[in-house]
Amino acid sequence: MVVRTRLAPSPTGAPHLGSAYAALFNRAFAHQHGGQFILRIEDTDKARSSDASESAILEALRWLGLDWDEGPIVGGPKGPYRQSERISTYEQHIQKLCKLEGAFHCFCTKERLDQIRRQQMLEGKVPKYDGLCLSLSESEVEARLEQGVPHVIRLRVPDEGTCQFTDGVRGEIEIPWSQVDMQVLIKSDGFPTYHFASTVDDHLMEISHVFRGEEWISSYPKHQLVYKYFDWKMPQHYHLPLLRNVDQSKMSKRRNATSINYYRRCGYLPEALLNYLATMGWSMPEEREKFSLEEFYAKFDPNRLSSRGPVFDTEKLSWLNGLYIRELSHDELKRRIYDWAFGENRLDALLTLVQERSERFDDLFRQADYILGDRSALDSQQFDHKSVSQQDCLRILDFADRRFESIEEWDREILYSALKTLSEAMSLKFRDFLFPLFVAIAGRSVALPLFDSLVLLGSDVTRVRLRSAIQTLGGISKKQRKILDREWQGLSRE
RNA sequence: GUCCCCUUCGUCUAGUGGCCCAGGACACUGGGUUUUCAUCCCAGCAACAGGGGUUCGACUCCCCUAGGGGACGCCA
Repeated sequence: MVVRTRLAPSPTGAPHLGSAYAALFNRAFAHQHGGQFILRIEDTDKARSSDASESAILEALRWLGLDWDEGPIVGGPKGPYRQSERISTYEQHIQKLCKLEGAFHCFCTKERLDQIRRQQMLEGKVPKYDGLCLSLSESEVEARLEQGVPHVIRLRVPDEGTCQFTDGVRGEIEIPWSQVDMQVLIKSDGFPTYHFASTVDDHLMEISHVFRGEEWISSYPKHQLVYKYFDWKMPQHYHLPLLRNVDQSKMSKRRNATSINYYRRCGYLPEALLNYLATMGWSMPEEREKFSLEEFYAKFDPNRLSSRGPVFDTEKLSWLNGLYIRELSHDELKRRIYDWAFGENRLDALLTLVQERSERFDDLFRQADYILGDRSALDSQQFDHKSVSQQDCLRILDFADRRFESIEEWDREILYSALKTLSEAMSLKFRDFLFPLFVAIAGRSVALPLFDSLVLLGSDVTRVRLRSAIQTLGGISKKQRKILDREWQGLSRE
């Protein structure tokens, strides 16, 4: 059998460490079996997907050296590899699935669905679709479709019995069908949901093995059902443990840097990051902790995968990274550091800023310290200001962070107008508004121009520094968060 | 709340019934090398969640409890 694996990221944000983690195992398994590793872009969420995010993901995977054998840019025989370009395929398949009685049209309104969900929650039941439209006759369905009544297409799910399957990592798993919702397969905009697009594509792209995160276990029954209705062979699934925050919760950017770009910007080497990731939930037979990608491909064995979610420990990652840095040849080190510090025209942009403010060459390092490296640690007194209270600083930092969340293109002018607008909405003098941001970003209130600095640092480092500054100011309690949420909503409306 | 998954040092892990009064690594502590620092070397600290079984024997198998996590969207 030809082994074909895939990574199926959705381009809805910064490239996530979890994607690199899954890519690593999928690619290792395919390559050690002489198969192919496919990259498929799951951009079926029109509202959240973006081209910028897609290219960021491709770039991040390239940086890590996790190239794909088939997918965007490189192409391949099973393309296109972007789901938004495969809509007609899903249309054909959903028609077939309806004929096979594996799916049905549903005309229920959002209001009705919200209401039954609330009711079910109240009764302590599993919130799920009640099957109302299942009783519609064929002619009724036809009539409503002709009238153009908005609708979705849902998966037909057995109401009793259990779904059984074998997870490559955990063994036998059973989930009662009563727990499984009649999942929407086709949304009212005609686009497929993940559950449908992904199963159809895995089949058509002849995927044989899937390594994906544990959070998918509970939707496995839905996927299995689609395969059964079509009478397709299902790939072997391995559910990887979830990377965790220090507090054991699923790794999230609220508490941790999850963007691959953050680690890149901080000066981690791709080979070290990958090596570290490979030791999360997996170990070499002889327990060696430092090994190359090639060695990993040679030794990888899914039987050694563990199911316990590992804490992503940057301290140990740094130790490993140090090992890699110290063994670089002098020339290689020179090249890597240059690329890291000044690659992609960073030096040009930086020199222009510094030149205007320079009297001697050594001014470069004094002024650019927080751009080239980490800013100094903060203490709360640095946020003392004659007209901005620390509470205001906290609000400004939090709101700026929220604003940055939705900025797609990390561009000087866009950032400027976003913050300018925000300061006006908060009725603050722009000058005062910028004060805490300077401290948070540069570690001091006087520094190189803020917006140029933000661009040079990138969104990930910027936001990590913002959040770290918020912690310095005592953090935000749950109660405060609620108040800020409300205020933020008010600001956004205006 | 319901279902599912997980549970060895603070953290990553080894361990697939006797090799384990549990081994390695990070972190931490102490010492050595080094003009400082770092590296490097040596030593130390520290864990089988709890309770029942099964067995001659349980970290390993079964059950229960507790704790942690995940899922429950026209997001993926």
